[in-house]
Amino acid sequence: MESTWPESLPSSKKKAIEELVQGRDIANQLRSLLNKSAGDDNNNKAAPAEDLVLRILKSFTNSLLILNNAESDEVSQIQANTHVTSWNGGPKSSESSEETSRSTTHKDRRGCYKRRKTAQSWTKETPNLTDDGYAWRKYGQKVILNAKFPRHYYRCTHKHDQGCLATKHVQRIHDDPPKYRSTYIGHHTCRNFLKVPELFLDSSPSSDSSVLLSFDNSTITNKQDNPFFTSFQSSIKQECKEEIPSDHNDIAHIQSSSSDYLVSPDRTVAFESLGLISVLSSTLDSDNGDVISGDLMDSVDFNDDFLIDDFP
DNA sequence: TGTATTTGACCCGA
DNA sequence: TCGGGTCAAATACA
Repeated sequence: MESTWPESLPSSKKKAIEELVQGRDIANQLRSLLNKSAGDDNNNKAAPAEDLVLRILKSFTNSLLILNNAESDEVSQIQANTHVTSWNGGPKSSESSEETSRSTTHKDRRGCYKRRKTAQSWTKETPNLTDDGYAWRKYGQKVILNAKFPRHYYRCTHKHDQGCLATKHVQRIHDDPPKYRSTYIGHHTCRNFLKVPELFLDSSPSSDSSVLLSFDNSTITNKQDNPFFTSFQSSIKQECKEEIPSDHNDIAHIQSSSSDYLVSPDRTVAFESLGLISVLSSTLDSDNGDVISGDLMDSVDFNDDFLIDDFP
């Protein structure tokens, strides 16, 4: 993200961007701090680091609040290949309790569940299936009325071990050219990428903290060259191979041959691995926060290199 | 043998 | 009542 913007940009927007830039700068400081402390276990630096993190979070929160007040609908402008078509609802605090209560009764629980009414969701349409960096397990497939192709249902692999309630369904909406609509419901509460922060720190000799905090896609366009991905591959769970294309590109081959991991630089991953999503969600009004989070996350255009040509 | 996928059944919300 | 979403047994696979 650049510190310059069009004159026509509303002042509130400018202010929001300033906040984001500030967040990036603070993150840079944090990175430097952590880099210094890397290698030795000096816990006395945890306090300033924590303070910086808090400042980062505050900065993001401020920007989100500002954006929320600014009637922002720039999503369509910043979406490129992938675009969000909707983002609905807010977090339902009762979800987890519903989920646990649902799973504690007699054995044959087929069909015995409580459907989420308005869980937060957003959709994106892509010409191919993109990996989002999470481990998904397919739990269903359904033929949808008036739909040419069946809909595939996925839940987070960590639903049971970590209680992650994130689900998604993917539907092919066009055959030629292929077009897929992925609907994500809820956000991940699991921790798939425990090493992400340090991976970001190690990601590049250049000032690519922008990858994490400035929503700048420029530093991450070449995934093969970015050390982030190299190290990232070894840090996540194997189940991500779900969406590894069988006959696609070199990246897929590298990944599957080295570790069977499949990772994309998903913005959600970046945020959630730092706990930002949950923090922001708890800080903001649920609807507003979610909307803005979705906007921000889709403000980055990544190349969809991790693709699959057809459904599994 | 353990794990992932498939598939039919079932329930909820519109 | 119907369609969509989820569950879990059965099956496939590594």
